[in-house]
Amino acid sequence: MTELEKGPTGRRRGRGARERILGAAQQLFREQGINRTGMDQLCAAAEVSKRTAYQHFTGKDELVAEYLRRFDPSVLSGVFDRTDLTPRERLLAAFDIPATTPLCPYIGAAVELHDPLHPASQYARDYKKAVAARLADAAREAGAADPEQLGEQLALLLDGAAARTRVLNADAFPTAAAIAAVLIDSAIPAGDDRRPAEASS
Amino acid sequence: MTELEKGPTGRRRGRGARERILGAAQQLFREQGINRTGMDQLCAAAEVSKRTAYQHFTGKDELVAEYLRRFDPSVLSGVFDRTDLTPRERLLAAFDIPATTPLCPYIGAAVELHDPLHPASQYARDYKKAVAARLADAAREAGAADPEQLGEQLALLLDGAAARTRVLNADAFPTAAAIAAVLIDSAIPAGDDRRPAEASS
DNA sequence: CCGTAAGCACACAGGGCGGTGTACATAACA
DNA sequence: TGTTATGTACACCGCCCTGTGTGCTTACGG
Repeated sequence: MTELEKGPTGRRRGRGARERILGAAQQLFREQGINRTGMDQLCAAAEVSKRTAYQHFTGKDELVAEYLRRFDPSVLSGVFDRTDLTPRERLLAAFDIPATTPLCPYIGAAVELHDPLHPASQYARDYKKAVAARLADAAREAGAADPEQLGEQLALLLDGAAARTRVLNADAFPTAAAIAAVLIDSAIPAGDDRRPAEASS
Repeated sequence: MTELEKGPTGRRRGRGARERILGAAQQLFREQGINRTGMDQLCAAAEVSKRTAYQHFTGKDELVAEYLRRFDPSVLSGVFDRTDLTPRERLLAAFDIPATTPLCPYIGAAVELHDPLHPASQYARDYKKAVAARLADAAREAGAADPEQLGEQLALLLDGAAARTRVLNADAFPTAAAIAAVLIDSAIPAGDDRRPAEASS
């Protein structure tokens, strides 16, 4: 019980230096990038002494990895769990999130770190594959002829939209959504888009 | 006439420290990324003293900008100038280049520099728009209903393939090409794909 | 033969980086 | 009361980075 969740107190501040560090990381990494954000600045933003930060994380690498790991659920959930949509609508809904979600940091991380062996790069790959798999699941539900292929294609569209948005500084997701619509229509036998209720019963 | 192209001599080496510097930049930036490539290393690779490098380029930023600017023609030409292909084939040929071409550095540059005002970021945007425009031209030639839209869509596919290839460490261009085929077929009135010879005469 | 332009070798400044060492403060718990 | 876990403040290290200053070498051109 040497962990920080030991007692009700919280020692000094509102409890959880980790949380503040990760919060600051999330903000700064996204605003400035990973490489351009120093630990000094990060700790200042988190109102945490550098000494403390290095007691919670063995190094910046671990922090980056954890930062990416935490991002996982925020994007996936809320899109694939909407049972009120038909599978087809759910596939398309994946292209509506970017406005709310800042922008997939995995591409940036992979580019910035530039080391495929970095744990964060591993997380990035896992995440990408997870998204593709989820899309493939939805595609299967929607009755696609080749769900894996459609999932991979839609995942590529998401990445393309993210990258293009970043480079051009203009939202490219509508374009991606338009492509997605074409792909879905051409991959799913006509009219085979059942409501979840009808499908499950 | 204080420039280096002043005379036939070449002073010391095979003439053109600039060329060697840019050559080394092209190689190193691509292999290691921009931020991870120091001027010391770059100058060593170019067999140029650091002092000389800073006499040719006011700073690393200018070097990066020039590096991106030079990249322009190498990708565009050779794909869009192949008059032996039908417009449709030309559109698809754009997805075959990645094997020969290392990988679009503009996305990486935009991410690494992380400053939309950086001249290199400007070049990146210009390049992306140029590619989309060229694709739109080819799409128009191919008889697409909405060439601009198709060009933008195909450009997004290229970016998506580049980004995904980078993150997953696996070639994503075949997937992009498959999508492109679907898009093209759905955007071009059936069978309207004339040989250039027939079209021009 | 000398001037001059291009380039080199080397050292160094200044700064940010990741990371650490030391000494001190707080507050729960015994 | 004192111990211990947690965290702070601050200085510090070594490293690498971009960028310069200084003096020396090379080789063409007159």
